[in-house]
Amino acid sequence: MLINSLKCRFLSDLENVVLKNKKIDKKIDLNMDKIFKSIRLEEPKNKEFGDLTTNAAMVLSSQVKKKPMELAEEINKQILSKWKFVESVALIAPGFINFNLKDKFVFESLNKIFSEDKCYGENKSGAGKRIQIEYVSSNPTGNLHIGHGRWGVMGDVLSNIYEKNGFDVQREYYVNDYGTQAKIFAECVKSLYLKRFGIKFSYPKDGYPEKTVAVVAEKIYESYGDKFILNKDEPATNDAEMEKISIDMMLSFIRETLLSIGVEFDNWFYESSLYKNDNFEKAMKFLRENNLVYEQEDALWFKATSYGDDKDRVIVRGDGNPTYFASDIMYLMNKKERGFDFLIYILGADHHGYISRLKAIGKSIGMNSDAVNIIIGQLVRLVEGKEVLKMSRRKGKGMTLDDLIRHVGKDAVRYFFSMNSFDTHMDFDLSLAKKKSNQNPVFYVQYAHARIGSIIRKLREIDLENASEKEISEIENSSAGFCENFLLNMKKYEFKNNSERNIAWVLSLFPDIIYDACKNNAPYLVTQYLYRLSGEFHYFYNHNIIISKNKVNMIRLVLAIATKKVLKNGLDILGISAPEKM
RNA sequence: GCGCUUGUAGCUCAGCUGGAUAGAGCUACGGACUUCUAAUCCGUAGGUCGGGGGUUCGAAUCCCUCCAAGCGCACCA
Repeated sequence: MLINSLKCRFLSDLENVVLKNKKIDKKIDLNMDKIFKSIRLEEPKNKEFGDLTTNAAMVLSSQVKKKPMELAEEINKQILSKWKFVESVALIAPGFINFNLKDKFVFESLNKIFSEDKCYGENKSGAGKRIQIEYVSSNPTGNLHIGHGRWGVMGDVLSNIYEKNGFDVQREYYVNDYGTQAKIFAECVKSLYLKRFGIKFSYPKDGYPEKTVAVVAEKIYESYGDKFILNKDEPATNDAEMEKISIDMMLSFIRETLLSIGVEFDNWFYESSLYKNDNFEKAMKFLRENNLVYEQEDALWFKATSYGDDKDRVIVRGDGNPTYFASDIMYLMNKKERGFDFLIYILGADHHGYISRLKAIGKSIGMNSDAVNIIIGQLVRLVEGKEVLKMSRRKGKGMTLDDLIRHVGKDAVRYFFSMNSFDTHMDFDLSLAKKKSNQNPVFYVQYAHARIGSIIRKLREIDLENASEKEISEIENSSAGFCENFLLNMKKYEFKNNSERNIAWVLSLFPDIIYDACKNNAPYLVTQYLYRLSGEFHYFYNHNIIISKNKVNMIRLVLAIATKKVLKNGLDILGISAPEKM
């Protein structure tokens, strides 16, 4: 990591300077944590200010009782001027410290792209930590709609990012196959299934859209024939078996849809498994023994308010049936038993009421307060022109995720859903959906990758005067020999202009991006970065000739290949293909 | 009524753990292919950062208030 490690170094150096000041004036009372938190070392918004900038002098001035500019001088003198890789420093009123890094330093950072190759960008900050990310978890009573696609993609990409940061990640889908909704769904299937045999059985009034159910019923008929018919004269089936098969069938459709955009899970956790054997009784016993529940009006209540929730919650109804909240409790207890260091739930904004109750459960069963992390993603709104379309699964309205994938393809779907932060209320314009396939910035990024592929192909076609095919292959494949000699050959590879240096600079930031994306649960940072890198490359490509006649400009070729590698690594994280040709 | 999220260019969005002249893309207009892919590049235009107050060296960013949008407030799942 470039910026993040420089920042660490800067802060530790800074501590010495500050402490020195403290020795001079003992009255100074410093809150170092607070200071360090608000000190930034980052790229300035405006590139003209240099490679990096820090607000340290301004942050410190009020604490140390010195003028910012004086502090800036001091910081420059005691820290930056001692850093050998700093090229120049500028102190700007009211106290900005801007500095540039030496070309050599920037160039050296490229070495990692080749030596680490497919691992470039990774770090070990999460080593030894097991986390679980749960996402989508859509009820298996209907097709996924567009919104689910967002969580599928975001969850998948976020999982990839955590893995790149060294975490051991489990991806989990929670299947609500227990309770009323599953039963209603099964009833619907049953009705249509029986109809297939000419047996009348009324379709539930508040049932699911027939269009969806019919597909499931038909598939069951195809696969099992009359297996579930108990008696042809009466509308009877083996209900329990039927329910299980119906849910599984629907789930297999969901799985297929997700698979078609590369979203896979390590574990499909069935809600019904929570009620197997005497799990439920054990859980209730645990709650009673720990004084977490009380009885009132025949129902069993969980003392959620004692742990930060707005109200207490019923977990066992008056009729003796458990509520959904009982499942939530048992599910979290189960997750705890599985021994994760922390959990992430990705939930749609329509579930934001869950935050306090899930945290309350976590607290009540003795989990660390930061072990249960809930990411709330704002909903996708489907619009057509100015009209807002309602996406209601219960009514079978709106565009399904399958439709969308068919329209724009896997890559565009993944790019589109990973380009915004969780907090963005996305408007998805249906009439733009098709256009998106041409306008989607995913092609901009992929095109950069393909262009470089084309350069390499070109090199193989011509007789090069100043490089052998073997040499080209060595660079492309990051051979051990090339990597060893990379830094020795530096003189050969001096930056000749800004665009060469800029692209090297952006390339060197990739590991920082992976780290920041993880720290902030912000997959879109990777997407944004790839767009930036592609833009930088397209500019570079248009302004620098890499191959002229029979000669290849080696530094430029190295930069191009390095770009290709980083684009590939980044696109892999997003789960988007990196084409050699377009 | 209470709560969560959001409001930035015509459109879709960055920037929000305070920093310098608020940035991209799309759209519009004007340029660049005898030279590695023009799915590209360059340029122009476009803004009272929802309104109003406050905090300070400094506010799109933090606080208060109002307005608007989405979502949620079950012995539903």
